[in-house]
Amino acid sequence: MPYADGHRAETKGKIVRSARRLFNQHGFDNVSIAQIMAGASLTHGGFYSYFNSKSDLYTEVLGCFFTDPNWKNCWKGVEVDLASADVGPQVIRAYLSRQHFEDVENSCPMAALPSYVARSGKSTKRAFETVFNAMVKVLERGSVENGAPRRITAQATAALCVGGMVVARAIEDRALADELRDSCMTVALKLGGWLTSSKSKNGKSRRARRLGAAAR
Amino acid sequence: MPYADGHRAETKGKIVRSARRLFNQHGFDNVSIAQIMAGASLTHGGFYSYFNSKSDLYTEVLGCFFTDPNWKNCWKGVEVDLASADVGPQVIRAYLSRQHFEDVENSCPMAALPSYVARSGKSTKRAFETVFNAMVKVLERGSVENGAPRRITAQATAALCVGGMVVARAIEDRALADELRDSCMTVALKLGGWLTSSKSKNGKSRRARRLGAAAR
DNA sequence: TGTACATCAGTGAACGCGCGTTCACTGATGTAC
DNA sequence: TGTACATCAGTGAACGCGCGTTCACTGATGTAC
Repeated sequence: MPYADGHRAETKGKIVRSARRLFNQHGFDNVSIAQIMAGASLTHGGFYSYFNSKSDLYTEVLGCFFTDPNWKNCWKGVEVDLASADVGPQVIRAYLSRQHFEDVENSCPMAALPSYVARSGKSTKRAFETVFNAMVKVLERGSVENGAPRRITAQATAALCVGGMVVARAIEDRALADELRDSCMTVALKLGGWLTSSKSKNGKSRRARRLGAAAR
Repeated sequence: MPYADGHRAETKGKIVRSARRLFNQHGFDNVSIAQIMAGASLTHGGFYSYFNSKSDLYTEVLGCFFTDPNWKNCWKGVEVDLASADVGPQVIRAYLSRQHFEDVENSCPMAALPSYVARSGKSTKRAFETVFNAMVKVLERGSVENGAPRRITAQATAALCVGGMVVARAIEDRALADELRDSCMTVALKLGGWLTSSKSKNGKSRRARRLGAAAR
């Protein structure tokens, strides 16, 4: 048996991670298999011994994001403790953070390529669904029933986070994008019952202070 | 002067509309200029006398969606009266409607290609921004101040509508997609103060009845 | 009304390019002796 | 410990294809007379 046991799996992981980075940054069609393989320090010829096709690879990219312990410290400087009772607000803050906004390379794939998935096959959509359901479940935990069943609110909150990030990234005006992320964050936190008062001691909202700081 | 005055503009409009249909259905990279021109009953050679490049065309597609009186009766069977005081809830219901979900061809471009725009140039992003701002403005009008400034709520509501539709289309399970659209609709209406009680006379929520009907 | 003509909207062949995919091969690896 | 070897991970040339873009041309159109 040439090559150690874990060798193949390790190489496959390298390819998937390279693909994730490149797809997130440039989209599905603008990344070639040669580029992906080069990102894993390989040449393009070996690709088809690991995957059946380029689209199959993207399905694995989605699946891997959920399986990996990536959620935790995915975006530099943003910590999420999945065991904490506070996961809900932590995830919302992390998802709509400036770090996630800027770090497209390590972006959540739901925010990076949703329109590609909409035009893809069953298995890719199912992988997307799994990631989305995981996010809904996390948001549901610890949320307060707030007029509507918690599952309903959690679903909408997840859509709000994804939508907020997608739209913020598609906008030219940076200040408006920041404002939008902040609006979504405020509303998302409120929906789960995690933000009862938006005023701080000095009478200015956290939002107003943050925007003031952003405007220099 | 050969050809009547409006001729050129009319042909350009045909190309843009054909492009809108095709881009919405298949994405930017999977549609060729030849296909777009064929959709306007033309051949590919004439394209560059109307547009500088393929990506320039998409910018015009975005701009045209906003300028056109398309909003009004964009999705069959869904009516939106922009003059009405009730625009807010009307737009939310239309945007998250089953018709909009299914009619990808005539979809709002924000829901169809947001991730492409995120990787595009300034002018495309600015066109996207204009469409988004228009939606926010409509949602702000007639909304009730609900704990947060109306502009903040309207921005989040718009992101929720776009995100809800984007995610619903990227999910494989049709029933889950329907549930998600409904969750987003309920929450969006509530955010603007357009849904105070979710219970109807018989004690079942509109939502529960609709889901029951959908499940046959 | 009819005809000759200048304009320019639209045509289609051609270009160069990069991609997804295939496949015969190479050479690094762990094993058997 | 050292060597011969079978395996298979990875290579890179080659393929066919479709695309974005260019450009010399055609022919439909409205106008001038």
